[in-house]
Amino acid sequence: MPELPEVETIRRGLDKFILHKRIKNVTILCDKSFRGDKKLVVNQKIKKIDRRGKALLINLSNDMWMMVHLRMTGQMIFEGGEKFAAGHPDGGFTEQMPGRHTRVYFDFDDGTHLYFNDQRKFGFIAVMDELGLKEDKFLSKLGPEPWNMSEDDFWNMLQRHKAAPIKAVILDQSNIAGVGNIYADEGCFYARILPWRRCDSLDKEEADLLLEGLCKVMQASIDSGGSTMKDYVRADGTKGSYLEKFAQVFRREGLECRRCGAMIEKTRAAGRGTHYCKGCQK
DNA sequence: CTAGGATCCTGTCAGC
DNA sequence: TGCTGACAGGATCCTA
Repeated sequence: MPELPEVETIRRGLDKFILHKRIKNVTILCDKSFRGDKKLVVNQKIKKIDRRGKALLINLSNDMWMMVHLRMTGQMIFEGGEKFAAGHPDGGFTEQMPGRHTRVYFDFDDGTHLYFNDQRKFGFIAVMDELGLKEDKFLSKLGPEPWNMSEDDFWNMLQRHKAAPIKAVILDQSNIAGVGNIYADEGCFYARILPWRRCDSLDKEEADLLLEGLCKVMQASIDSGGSTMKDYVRADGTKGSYLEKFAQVFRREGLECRRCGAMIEKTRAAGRGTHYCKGCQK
């Protein structure tokens, strides 16, 4: 679930809570969740935290990097006086850490901790140097951040995928970075287009609106703390607000469309569960 | 080059 | 209650 806004929420949280802390120890509870040599991480300070698309990039004082990808079910949880947790929304947020789904955790020298939880083990943390980061298969193919794309860039990108369904194209990270299933559906709703339409069936106006929609829904989500962010202070399970407050179609099947009153439906498109309004998406 | 399907893994939920 | 199959918000690898 973690898409661009959720990962950006984590980035901001970590910026607040772990910047400049020194890693005292790394515990790997699941081998496949941690790639590379943990010795390169131990005793290093957190120098900088960046993000590209859905990837979190943590720079260490020895100039190594940890790339974190949460995939479907990853979460990052910081504990130490205050608590910060974001990512996949399941009960793991409130469990005692390390929990059932904790795969890797870091102890900092001030006694605080950072946990990487991941129910399905699709996510990972990878240690690499600057060159490795540059040549990383995922990162090097990654498309632009949505807000760095001009309307013409987006239009030209669509032209390269004539017959493909629009949703499949915006979900492909090499075309545009950070869009996942939630924001793909929300963006299509914003632009009033059905997600399975062929790229070459969109006119320029619809394409412009789609790019605008993707940027707007993701920005709104970042501004509200991501769709799944929990609380900063206590582990009371307070829910993030994006889905409840802003989602127009995602997980609203059977409910009324807030724009036209028709019933939101769910189907399958581009191999994914897809939510749309039959009334106002054409 | 693009497009579609299987796959990694665990958990949950609907239906019988 | 227990079993089974479908499905879950991602990305990759393989085939056509």
